[in-house]
Amino acid sequence: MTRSALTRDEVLDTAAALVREHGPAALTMRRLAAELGTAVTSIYWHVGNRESLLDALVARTVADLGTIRPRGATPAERIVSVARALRRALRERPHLVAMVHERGLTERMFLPAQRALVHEAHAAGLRGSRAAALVHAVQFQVVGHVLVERNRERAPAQPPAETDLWATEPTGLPAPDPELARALAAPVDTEAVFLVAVRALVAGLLP
Amino acid sequence: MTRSALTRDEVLDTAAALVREHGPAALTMRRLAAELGTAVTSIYWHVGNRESLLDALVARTVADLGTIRPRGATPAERIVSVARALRRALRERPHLVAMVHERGLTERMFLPAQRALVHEAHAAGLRGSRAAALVHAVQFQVVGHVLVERNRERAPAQPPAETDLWATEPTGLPAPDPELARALAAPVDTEAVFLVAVRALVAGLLP
DNA sequence: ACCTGAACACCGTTCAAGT
DNA sequence: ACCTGAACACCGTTCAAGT
Repeated sequence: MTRSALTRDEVLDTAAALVREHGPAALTMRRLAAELGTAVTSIYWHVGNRESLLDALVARTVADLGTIRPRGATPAERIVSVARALRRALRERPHLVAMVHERGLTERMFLPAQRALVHEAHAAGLRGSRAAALVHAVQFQVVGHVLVERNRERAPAQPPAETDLWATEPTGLPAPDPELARALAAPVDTEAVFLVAVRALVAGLLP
Repeated sequence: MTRSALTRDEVLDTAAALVREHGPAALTMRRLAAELGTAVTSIYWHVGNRESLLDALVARTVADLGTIRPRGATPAERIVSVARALRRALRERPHLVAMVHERGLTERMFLPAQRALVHEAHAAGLRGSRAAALVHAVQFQVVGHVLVERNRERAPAQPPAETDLWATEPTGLPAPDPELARALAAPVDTEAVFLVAVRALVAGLLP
């Protein structure tokens, strides 16, 4: 039994599935060929080479992040809702987002959300460069936060643990209050940090 | 003429130089061996394997980021100065910082700066979980910003350019003012975005 | 137009053998 | 204790040859 004709879309689908299920390292040309049931070299006819294949996958991911719909009564709430929606969308595609990041296209991916932010900044009464500043600040904030967050999740157990570091004081600094020490030693609630930061940023930049 | 005995430090030095000058992709065991003038397999005796070698390089980078000295009259100024100093330190080691990030140790690298931030938050009158919130928010902000910034610098020319996207309006959204459109189309002054965001964040979280 | 296998120049790693 | 070359199982890519 011979397989039906290979198509570029089929190659991309299978490659995306491979990345989603086994991570980017599993996406080798030989493994992809095995998965497709074709010779390795057939893939080259359809997608050029590995580099172009990754480019195409990344372009797909960017396209997948559809329009962001702001929710809430006030402009501040609506801006925060855009930030939260974007964070969630990014977190649902960890491997692919990492690939987008590696290829320097993180900002391109952010464009639909940027449109929504422009709209809200305008509605809030911000004009010109002050509006642009808000848009860029939120953009950097959200993307940066997601990158840091992903980083934390992959982090190995890190000796010395933060707990130890804050239990023994370095010379020259006054001991922080016990509650602060406890708060710093506990695992970080990244969602809470995200909300606190976005709200403070928006409050600081809206008129 | 035979070379002097190989040491672990010599391996790490040469590996670091390779990464600094030619990027992480240039760090292969075979090339490293050629650079050192030894057999490939000798390296394994000193550093175990490639993974451990990268771990050691990353640990070095983390150690290199020494103590951060806050400057300025008010707590807000001093916190902002810590953020700026950290951003500069990270930007001076782009390849190695990327490796730290890939290995999930970005936060570990941030620890000296975190101590300084705790000190300043305390001096500003923040206590307990509110102080911890400020520290974490600034930490995520700075690291995230640097990651996004690095990403921008590597970004290829991205058709469609932002200029085109903001020139033609999508249906349903009111046209933003011309100055805003110009500000969004122009290349982003990332340093300015950084300062605006950090200042707004700190202002929003200090008492 | 599409697919193939053979071949090339690379990888990281293991291991038995040397000194 | 330290170093070596040979060998293994992988890579991505090219290319002449098939249909």
